Amino acid sequence: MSNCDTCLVRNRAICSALAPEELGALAKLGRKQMVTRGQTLVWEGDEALVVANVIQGVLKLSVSTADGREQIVGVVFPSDFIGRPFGKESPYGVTALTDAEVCIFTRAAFDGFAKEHPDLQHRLLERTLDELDRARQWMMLLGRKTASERIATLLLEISNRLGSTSCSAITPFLDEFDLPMDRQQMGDVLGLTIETVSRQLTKLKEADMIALPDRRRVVIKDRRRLENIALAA
Amino acid sequence: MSNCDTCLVRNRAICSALAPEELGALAKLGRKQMVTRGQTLVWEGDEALVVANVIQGVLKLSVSTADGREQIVGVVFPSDFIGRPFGKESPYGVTALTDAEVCIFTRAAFDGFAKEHPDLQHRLLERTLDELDRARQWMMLLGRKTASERIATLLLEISNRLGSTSCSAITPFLDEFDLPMDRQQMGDVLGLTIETVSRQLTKLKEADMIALPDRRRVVIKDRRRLENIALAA
DNA sequence: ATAGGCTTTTGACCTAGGTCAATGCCCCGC
DNA sequence: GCGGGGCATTGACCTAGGTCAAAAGCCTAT
Repeated sequence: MSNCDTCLVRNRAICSALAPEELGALAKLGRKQMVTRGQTLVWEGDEALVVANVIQGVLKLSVSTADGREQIVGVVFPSDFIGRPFGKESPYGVTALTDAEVCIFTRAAFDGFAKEHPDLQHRLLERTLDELDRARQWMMLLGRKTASERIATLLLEISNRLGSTSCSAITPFLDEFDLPMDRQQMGDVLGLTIETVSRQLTKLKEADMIALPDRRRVVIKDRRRLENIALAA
Repeated sequence: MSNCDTCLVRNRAICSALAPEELGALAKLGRKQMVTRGQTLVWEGDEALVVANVIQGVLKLSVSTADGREQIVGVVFPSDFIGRPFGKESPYGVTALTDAEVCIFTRAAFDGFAKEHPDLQHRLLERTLDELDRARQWMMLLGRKTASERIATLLLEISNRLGSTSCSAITPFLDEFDLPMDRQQMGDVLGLTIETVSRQLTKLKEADMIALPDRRRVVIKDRRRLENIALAA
């Protein structure tokens, strides 16, 4: 892997825990890799041989039943960490939702390096705790929220995640953005069917809370009202 | 806190990462505490001032909406770790499902100690990664499984968790046990109503896969068949 | 033993969201 | 500009699970 200095996520990925010379050592172990939309990086149930940092793009973590039902159990944005360090097979698959760029390591090499660098492990722990909190919030959504509450929550979540990812550190969130997934995938994140997703989106559009200029684009026109729905109050 | 040597979870809690003298130092920071069923240790949304190890008993982590819907987002067994180290308010409440005993620390004291002990942090990281995997499996359940699949999964999960907790290291899981929760709480874990839980349990009983000698007790009579349902195959 | 207050079960009915089937829309290559 | 292959939307209908209400168990205290 070449130059961490110019890395887009240098200051936000777990690498930010490292001093320049340590960073150099880690860099030798990894390499940048392009991933195209739809490409799978890790298969569900396989031994997890790689871990990675996301530099650009969005990926999904997903689980399927034997009879083909799918649930997306995580959506990963730039600066997020991918993978299951320290042994274990991966209980979910990792697939690119958009074209993406990742900084990839073999698990063995990464594990070894992490053991020697407590600061890195500390950052990883904080990140994992945050992921866990997010997963639990999503459990509430999947267990107890209605379809419209789910859709509102997803739109706001994506707006926030894309916002805090974007270059300008000013934006706390975006009021206009492209969805990094299609309707089927929205359904798979929300535990809904594609038809229900579509119907709820048109409802929000008709209520003038959002606009949908094209398939992918979303404009949030009334964040306040959308938040009220999302909170399930 | 007095004597870690006689602690029931000495070898399974994160403390097992520590050498005897380190353990002594940690012990000085914490104390054992009894918690009675229904008692809340941490409130949802409060700053998380304590962390703890569970010694005996079972506790729930739960999230509620403004209008009173509740979702249980985690169930914690002996040797499990409770709390949100390193800042942040707790995004969920922690309440005892049964009478319990915990080994409790102020977050500040624990954080300080953890920073000095990479091995402890490593164990905590592994545990958090496991929790995250479990949470994601549960997201699949909440998003995509039917009521009977959910019930079957829960019964097997409790059987396994209680089994690996129990004294005899021989038992991989138990075929007979007391549920550490009532019907309402089962519903809150599974994203179902109390009536649906009850109906599905009687179905499993009528199909002779389980027996229910009294309110709390469960006997697994046909694990194979129950597993088939749980897998959603 | 008996009354009262629980949790749980059962029954009858309803509805949010799923299913199935068109239809529409957009993009791209010709 | 025209045709075809995907996605997305819309409509008509169905069902798993929710809701509401009533019984049935069960503990505990008297």
